[in-house]
Amino acid sequence: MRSTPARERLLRTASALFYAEGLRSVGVDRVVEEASVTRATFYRHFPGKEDLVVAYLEDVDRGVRARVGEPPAAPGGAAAFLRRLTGAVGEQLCGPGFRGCPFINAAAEHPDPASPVRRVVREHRRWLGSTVERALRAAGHPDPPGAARRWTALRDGAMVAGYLDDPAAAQAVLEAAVEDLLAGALSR
Amino acid sequence: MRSTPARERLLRTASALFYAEGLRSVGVDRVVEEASVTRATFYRHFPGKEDLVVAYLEDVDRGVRARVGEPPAAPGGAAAFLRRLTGAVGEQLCGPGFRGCPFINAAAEHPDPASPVRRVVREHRRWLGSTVERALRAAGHPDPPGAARRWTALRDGAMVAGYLDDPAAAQAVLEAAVEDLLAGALSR
DNA sequence: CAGTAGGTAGAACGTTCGTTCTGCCCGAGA
DNA sequence: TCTCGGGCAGAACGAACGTTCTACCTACTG
Repeated sequence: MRSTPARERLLRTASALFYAEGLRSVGVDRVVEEASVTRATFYRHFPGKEDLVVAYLEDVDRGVRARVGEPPAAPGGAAAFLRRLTGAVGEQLCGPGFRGCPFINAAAEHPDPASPVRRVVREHRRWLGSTVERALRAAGHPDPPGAARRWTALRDGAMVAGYLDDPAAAQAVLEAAVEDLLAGALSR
Repeated sequence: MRSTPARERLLRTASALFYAEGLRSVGVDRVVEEASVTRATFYRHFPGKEDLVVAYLEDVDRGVRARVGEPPAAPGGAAAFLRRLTGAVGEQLCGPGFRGCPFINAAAEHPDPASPVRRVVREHRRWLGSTVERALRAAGHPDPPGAARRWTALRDGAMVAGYLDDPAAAQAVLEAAVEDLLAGALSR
């Protein structure tokens, strides 16, 4: 009952619509119609619209975690891991249809920190931050927690600038700034 | 006809609601009721809801521009200007009811770059970026455009982290990172 | 004194929202 | 063979959305 063609179609089209147009802008009717599924089928798989939103974010979260993986323990490998991660973010900015970070955008529409949506956002950000921190520690950086926060700030800033300003410039700035950040791992 | 008590009340309550709860979440009825104004009065002052949203953002933009002012021409003054600006952002993060950058949040709900809302967002960001760039140039930084983009990335990242993560930590990271950025103005 | 702009009060418009319901069809497992 | 869950079709719900309307009152101002 977990996964079925109709549910998969629902989640895929909802993901595309939610990301491209916003959470509140996209109605159930719209999703149902574009997924070629009836309302009854939708409510058979999801208790309500919010659960679809949560499923969308969890799906993105799952995808990112799978793509990023675990940071290696070797110092050189950990540094390469961070460069690869940063490079992937930079490329994402320049991709077609980029509209910023799904989690940041979702949070903008959900003020209540206790809402299920914000919970997913929080968990995703916590995972990302701790992963980067672990990588920085493995790379031998003198201040892993501080540098991880700095990396996150640069990443979030790049996500925003990639959406609202110039993607290519945001990519260049991100990579240069992270390179400076990683220089701290060698010195000292 | 430009400014009147009712219009002022409308704009003030709308601003508070829009920022705290999001643009699409807040309906006209809600604004009208909490401003103690009738719907007829609202539509006498604003052609539609979107115009109220634009007025809200333009009001924030006006306030920020007035508070920030113009960067001084003297190198020392320009550096102090940037420190003061960064400090103000950092304090904003820790203020009660902080819910991120109004412009970033507004853009999350408005995908169409041609929309009036996105126009205001674009103009605000352009002004902020060019102001910081001018200050960096006055401060004698070797790469004003690049450093301005870096500052903006850090500022946006701090805005996001101040909303979604730890405000105090975001403030500390922002100020430390900007201090490093300004160190480039002295060297070389 | 008349005209006009801003305000209040309240009903009403058509749409869209998220959600629920009644039926009917089909294919796979007991 | 039967049953039962997944899917389809379509109507319907109440609520909220943004918007428009009529009617009357008040305070300037030319």
